[in-house]
Amino acid sequence: MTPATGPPRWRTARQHRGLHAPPFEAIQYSRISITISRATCALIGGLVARRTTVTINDVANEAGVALGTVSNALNHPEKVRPETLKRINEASAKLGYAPNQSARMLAGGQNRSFGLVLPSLEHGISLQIANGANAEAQKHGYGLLIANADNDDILSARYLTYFMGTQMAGILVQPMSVYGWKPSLATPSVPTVYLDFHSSEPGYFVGADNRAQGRLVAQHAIDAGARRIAVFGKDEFEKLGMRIAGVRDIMRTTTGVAFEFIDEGAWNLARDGYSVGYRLAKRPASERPDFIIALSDVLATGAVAGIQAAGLNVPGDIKVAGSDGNPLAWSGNVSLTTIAPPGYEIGRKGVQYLIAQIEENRRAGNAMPTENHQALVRPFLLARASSGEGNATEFADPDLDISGYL
Amino acid sequence: MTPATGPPRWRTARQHRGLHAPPFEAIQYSRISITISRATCALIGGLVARRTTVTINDVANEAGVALGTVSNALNHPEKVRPETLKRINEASAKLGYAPNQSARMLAGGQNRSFGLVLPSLEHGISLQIANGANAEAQKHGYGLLIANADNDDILSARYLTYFMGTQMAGILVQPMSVYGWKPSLATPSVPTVYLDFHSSEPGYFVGADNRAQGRLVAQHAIDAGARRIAVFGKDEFEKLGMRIAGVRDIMRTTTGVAFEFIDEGAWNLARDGYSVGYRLAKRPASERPDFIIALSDVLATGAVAGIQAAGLNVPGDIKVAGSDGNPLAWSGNVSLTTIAPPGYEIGRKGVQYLIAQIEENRRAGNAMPTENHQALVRPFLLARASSGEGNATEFADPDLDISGYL
DNA sequence: TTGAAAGCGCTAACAG
DNA sequence: CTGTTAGCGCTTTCAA
Repeated sequence: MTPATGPPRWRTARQHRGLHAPPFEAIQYSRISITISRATCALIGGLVARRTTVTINDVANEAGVALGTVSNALNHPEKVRPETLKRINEASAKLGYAPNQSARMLAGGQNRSFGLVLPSLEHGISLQIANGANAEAQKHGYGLLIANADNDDILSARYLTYFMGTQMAGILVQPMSVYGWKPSLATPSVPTVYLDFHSSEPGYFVGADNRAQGRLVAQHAIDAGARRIAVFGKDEFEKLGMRIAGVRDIMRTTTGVAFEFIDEGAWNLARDGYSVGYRLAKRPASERPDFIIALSDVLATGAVAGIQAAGLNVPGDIKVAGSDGNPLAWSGNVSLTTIAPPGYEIGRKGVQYLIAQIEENRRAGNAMPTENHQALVRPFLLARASSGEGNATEFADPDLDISGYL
Repeated sequence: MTPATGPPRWRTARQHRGLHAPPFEAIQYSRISITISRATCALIGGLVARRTTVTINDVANEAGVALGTVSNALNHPEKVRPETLKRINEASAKLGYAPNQSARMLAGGQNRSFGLVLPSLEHGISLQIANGANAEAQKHGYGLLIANADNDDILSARYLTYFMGTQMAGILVQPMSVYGWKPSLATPSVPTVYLDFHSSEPGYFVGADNRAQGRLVAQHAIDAGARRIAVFGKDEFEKLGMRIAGVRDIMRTTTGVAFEFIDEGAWNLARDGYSVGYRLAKRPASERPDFIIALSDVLATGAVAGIQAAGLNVPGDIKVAGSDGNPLAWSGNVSLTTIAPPGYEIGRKGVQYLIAQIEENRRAGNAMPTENHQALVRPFLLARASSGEGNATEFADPDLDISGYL
């Protein structure tokens, strides 16, 4: 990331002798390297095995073929006879050859990898994005390198620049905030897609459809027979605000159902959900909601505990639903109705957008995007015990295989 | 990852005209580029902004300085006058310059990034490693690029080769299995550390001290007053086996406490823990254990639910402890005594090993490791409600801030 | 297939 | 500071 300092890691013969060695010595060196590769040289050079750089030349010598043939074996194997290919493969395995990616890129190769810059690896959504992007990239034969910008705008920009500098085939970013999206990045030298982000500027953006999430949960509440619905969570957070808007969409087209909006409880502390749940449950039965929509799963989990602490039953007395499919919030003893986590789909869609741009560029030349492309990932409801679906076992999801998380 | 095919992404004037254009044209092009940079050229070239490559030369022209000065600004800013630096920074910001990392590396620069290859981003331990490594790398001014090999040995090897090919300053790998560790990688051309892995071969390895984890939990059980301790989990998994060995270490030095080992329950399914917990709780009081050590947290969570289902109280009738600090297993209604997750420390220690190797190489030349370095990360006990510590509230950890996971 | 050669963008060296 | 230059390891091209 940071500018290079100090001596280069790998010193070649030329470098050992200083840059401006007379041509004669250079020739002499290259003659030696024809018969004894530098790698071999190093192996017989002393007791301590020195780390050396194995080049395409070393492999060619070892396999007894021309440099260009090794290059072809690497890049156009169909142009090389199978037996030659075999010899080359053996030689590179023997020497432990790792093609210098820098040189390949510089010489005009294609980088078949995408870069993904995330603000954190501790947010559920970021992890989902990473996994979705990984799956989709792999499916199309691309690699994916992930950078964790650690909630730091400057670091994020540095990784972005770094990825551009490595000629990534494409870049995905989850901006920290609106401010994390620099318009300057709207003209990148590489196809770029912004994830978990909404914009009407030219470019490619993929976001969760928080409003649809709200609509889905509200419709589910009504379908579950709710007559008094309490919706809670702080309106000031954009995502939560959109979810509220979705709930209101449903409210407007529904009669005979009372809605109550409680603008409190932050969004991220289970205990806030707990106190709201407890308070609502302690109301007289006539004023008590029969369905609570928590605008985040963390709040919902707390609410379930609060309701139980107040002596009521979930879903018997009050049904509860979360809204954002946060698997880490499954800590109550009733499985939680919520929205399937959208991050995975966002990651997948992001890679699809990248590939679309790459193909478009191949067809029509490398052009900057002039239009806005905003994808919204369609949410799905996960109906579970807390809203009366399935069995309200006291041990949530006993069959859930979370081996992956061990 | 895959060999380059197809045309290069960025076509320069030379490439547009074919490789072997007469020198005259090449000179002509380079004359143009002195007055009008390629980037600028592109901006005025038409209605559609073409993606172009901004080079160090473009920046030098824009800033009105020499090429070498821009390079110095990048690599040895102390050698450049502040005002010149400012002009250069403005110019590169204006043009959106991203130094070609391939060229920098090829020309002998240092890569200040580490590569980390993980088998998954869904395992708690891998995430902890990623976060620990990231924190430590950042602290020392290094970047970290993470690759998810998706439980695929071949993919893992490809990422490893890729990282070596990009001249990473160092590489961290969490091998999938013993088989994921190729001895060939014991002679890498780049400092390498194996994480969550044990070996006595030459090289650098960092692992969790599963045996110490077992000792800690067993000692805690005894300190908590246990007289009959049941230990369960399948012995066939190496990690679990080491934890059992740790428990036996304590058993050997303890008198008056009965130990019972139940070799069943896999390791990753809460329902297995559930059935073992249920069965033990249904025993007559005289044969019932008063402390259950589950060899994984997933099992422990299930066991708590099973004990409760059998009508007993945790920790009142039976105390329970897990052994591997898996935050995703906190799904019971009693907070779980366990071991602090070791992954974070493993990641940190891995980066420290990398930096140690780099400094050693700087001092003594690049040598292969000839000795075995096996670090074991010291475990910590998290004593909580399930073993009688703290308050056995019915809502576990109400203060737990899991905002990060939203 | 071979051998030779140009050039990717940069760093580091050198003589002004 | 400038301007120039060699060379990093590779890909691609071309003529043999």
